[in-house]
Amino acid sequence: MDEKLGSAQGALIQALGRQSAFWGLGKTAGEMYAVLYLSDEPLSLEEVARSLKVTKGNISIAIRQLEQLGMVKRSRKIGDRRVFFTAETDFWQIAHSVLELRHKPEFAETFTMVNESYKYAEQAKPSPEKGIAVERLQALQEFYRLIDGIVETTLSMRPEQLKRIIKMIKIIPLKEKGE
Amino acid sequence: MDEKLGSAQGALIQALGRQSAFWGLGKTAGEMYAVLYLSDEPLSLEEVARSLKVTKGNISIAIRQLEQLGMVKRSRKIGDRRVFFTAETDFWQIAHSVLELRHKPEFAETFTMVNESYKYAEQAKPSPEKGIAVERLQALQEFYRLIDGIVETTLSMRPEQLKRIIKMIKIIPLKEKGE
DNA sequence: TATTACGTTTAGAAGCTTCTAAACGATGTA
DNA sequence: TACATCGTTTAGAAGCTTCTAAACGTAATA
Repeated sequence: MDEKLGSAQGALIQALGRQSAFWGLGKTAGEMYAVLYLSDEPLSLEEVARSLKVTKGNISIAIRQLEQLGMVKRSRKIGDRRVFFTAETDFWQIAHSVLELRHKPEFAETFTMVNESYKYAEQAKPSPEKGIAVERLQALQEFYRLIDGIVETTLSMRPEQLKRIIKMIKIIPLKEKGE
Repeated sequence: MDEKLGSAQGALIQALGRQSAFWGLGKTAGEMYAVLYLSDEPLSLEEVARSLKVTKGNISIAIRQLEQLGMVKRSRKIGDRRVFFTAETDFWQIAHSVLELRHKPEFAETFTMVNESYKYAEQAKPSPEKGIAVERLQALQEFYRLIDGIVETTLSMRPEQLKRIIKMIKIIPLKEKGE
């Protein structure tokens, strides 16, 4: 491989490995994606393993995560028993499925528990503590709904539409700061 | 403490501990915040430690994180050597500082490395591989800029303004799906 | 000054995650 | 059927994170 391309690959492996770990996907998953993302042709499991200097077993497990998130596609060549992998390049779609499959269930679970907490608080016998608890749990629920609204709305748009909206918002003076 | 309030607290501790871990803050930090969030008065370090059945040292370290993120305020009472803690209840402000202090530096670092990767790829000698690499690294850079724009714009608004925008977007038919 | 009551730091234990090496299973080929 | 070549699974090693217990530093009080 071209030396400069090798450096480019190295830098991207570092970059995406880091991001991937940050988002809770594990470093290897991001590194694998980086390798596939820069390849002009599908790579076999062993090729990926060799690029990253890790074992096949390691790749086998990590790649499943990536497939489940729609970040990697599996393909085959006729007359070849090996399995080949390709990076999904549509980041918007990836964002969709990551939020849908990883973040949404986590949020839903938490939201359920907050609701439960709220129900308990309501049943407590009157006291200043109860007052504070009920009030704050309501505020928390509302915040969750706001976040959910933002994410849902954002994902309902295509990137081009979003860019337009962002431009619009930047232009609008937003005078009403002291609401 | 009222039994129901105890249950409410337990549920919230679970909920926020979970979320906190999910966002990379560590379980204890979220649990501490939950305890403070439901309290109608500032709590001492030892009271928090007792509520969660962990050691003081543990709390001492975790609370520093929360302070740095602006999620908890420290206060004192005259004639009392103890330090008391209060939960910041403005989630919007918390979102701001968490994104600013935790996510932004991480993104900036990654973005720098992606740029570096791009520069290397440009310097490679012409080949199909190079073509793919340059093209894709550009796409990745653009995606990063989009995400950054979304976050910056979102944070530049007050929650009320955001809600209005979200409502607007939901009403607009967005016919142009096949762009 | 000695004592007490607090928060902080630190060394090490416990637990969890992630990796490797090797066995295993399955599938295509002679 | 026997063999070779893959991907997958698994038991255990290594490394990292997070917790505890205890020592330590500090500031107020007598």
